[in-house]
Amino acid sequence: MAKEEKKQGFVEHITPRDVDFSQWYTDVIKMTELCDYSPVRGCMVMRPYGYAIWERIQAELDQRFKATGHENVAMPMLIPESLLLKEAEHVEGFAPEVAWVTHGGTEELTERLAVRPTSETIFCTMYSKWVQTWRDLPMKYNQWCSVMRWEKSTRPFLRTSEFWWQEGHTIHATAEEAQEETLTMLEVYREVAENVLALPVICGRKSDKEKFAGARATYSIEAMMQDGKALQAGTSHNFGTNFAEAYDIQFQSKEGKLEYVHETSWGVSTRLIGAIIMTHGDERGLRLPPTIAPIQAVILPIAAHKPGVLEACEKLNEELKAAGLRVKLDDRDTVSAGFKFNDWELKGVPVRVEVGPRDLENGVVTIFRRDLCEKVTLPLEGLADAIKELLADIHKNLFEQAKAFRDNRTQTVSNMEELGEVVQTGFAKAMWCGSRECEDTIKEKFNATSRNMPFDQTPIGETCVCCGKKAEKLIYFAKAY
RNA sequence: CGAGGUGUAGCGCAGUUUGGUAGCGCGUUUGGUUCGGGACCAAAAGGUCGCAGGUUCAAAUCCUGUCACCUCGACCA
Repeated sequence: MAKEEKKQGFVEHITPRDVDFSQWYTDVIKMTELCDYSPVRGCMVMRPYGYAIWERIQAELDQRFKATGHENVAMPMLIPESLLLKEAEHVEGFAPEVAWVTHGGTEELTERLAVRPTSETIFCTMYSKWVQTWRDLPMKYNQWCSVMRWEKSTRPFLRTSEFWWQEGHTIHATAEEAQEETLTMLEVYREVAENVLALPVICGRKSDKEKFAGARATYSIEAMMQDGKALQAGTSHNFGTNFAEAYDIQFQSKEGKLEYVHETSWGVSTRLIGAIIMTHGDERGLRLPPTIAPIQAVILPIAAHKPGVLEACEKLNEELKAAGLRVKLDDRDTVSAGFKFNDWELKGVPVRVEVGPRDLENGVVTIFRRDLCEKVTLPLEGLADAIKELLADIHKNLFEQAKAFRDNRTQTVSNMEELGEVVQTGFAKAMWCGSRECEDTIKEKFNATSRNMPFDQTPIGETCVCCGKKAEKLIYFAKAY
């Protein structure tokens, strides 16, 4: 008891998820040193460990963007007010959350400059200069940058005033091509979410109420967090000729006619890190999917002062690195082994390799896998391959756990009573008449919004869950971040 | 923007009700003993109490104002 009390003094505890999920999230964020609060309202600082995760995500996405024919560019962060105002719906959507630059040094500017909340307007402006003929199309550009939205309330990774993301912007000669691009990129997001981040997602189209300001159609991938709330993890928009008309992006077609381009945009952000935390995290902290874990395996010398232990660890470190694994040898002699166990479990390192005198005598190591918190003994011989297999299995297990959780908390509903019940803890799958009024009613009654209309539209009923009229679409409702 | 909360050492907090010139834990530094699940002992360094006014012989404490951050809502990736 006395010992327990004493522990409380220096051990920081994570609030259990079922006590206060929100507090659990905040605790994990702080203790893992992914990011820190900054002196600027609503803006976070990404610390090395958090940024390393982002770099891994960037690398995975970027190679897929390149593979699908996109090129990276860099646009200015400031947008003249007049440019922003050209597309009415877009302005209306973003105006409340734009930060403005009004002075250059001590001089007041003749025209205010918006700190970009997103870059459609600047891309459009440039595209209108760059496109002349059908031969110039398509143009498929992407940029990695940060954007700023003056959010009313912020949370690290999930919603910050400034956030890091990529925004792809493409223009095409035909509506068909633009639609294909929109769906191709949504599929890239799905594939990365599931195969890289181990996040099961629902792909579908947003309702008009929920779509992007200025888009003809918005598609999203939606993930479920451990509190049953939905997180929009990525979006892909088809603008049709909407922006092209506002920004005058025209080209001469093969037939010699002037036509407007068809445009898309798509983005994912550092919010994905929030999704990883809230999908996979547990009472001990993070559980990182192996593909994006900055450290895939940590080597821990046990009784490091005993002869041969440290040397064996160093040798193993080199071997595993040479095999292409991201490994770290934790040879700190300032903290105990027990401290290190907890430290790396908190940080979500998928695999821990314990190397102690007893292991070495037997030519084995003790392996701890973070996803199951289980220890197994493996031979030193051929360890690199064994770890690779283990990492693949950890990914699979994380994904399946998350999927089982989501599926358990997803239910079909046929009336408002059921819907109200289900959205308290998860996703409600329902038929919907397509009217804005019904979405508003559901929002007002249950604080739930439509997430998306999945591509698989196999009907589960004939009438709208809300008004009882003829249903048009199958759609998910949930409380959302 | 509404409701609540918090600003005191690097971090977490006590002290504020009842004014008397700042304390605890962790961490840090040094030395020693430990080392297979968050080690122990000893010594040491470290604070104009968010900021600005006011009241008072005296303010972390009372009053006024102000700024920032957090949480929960409403709106958004």
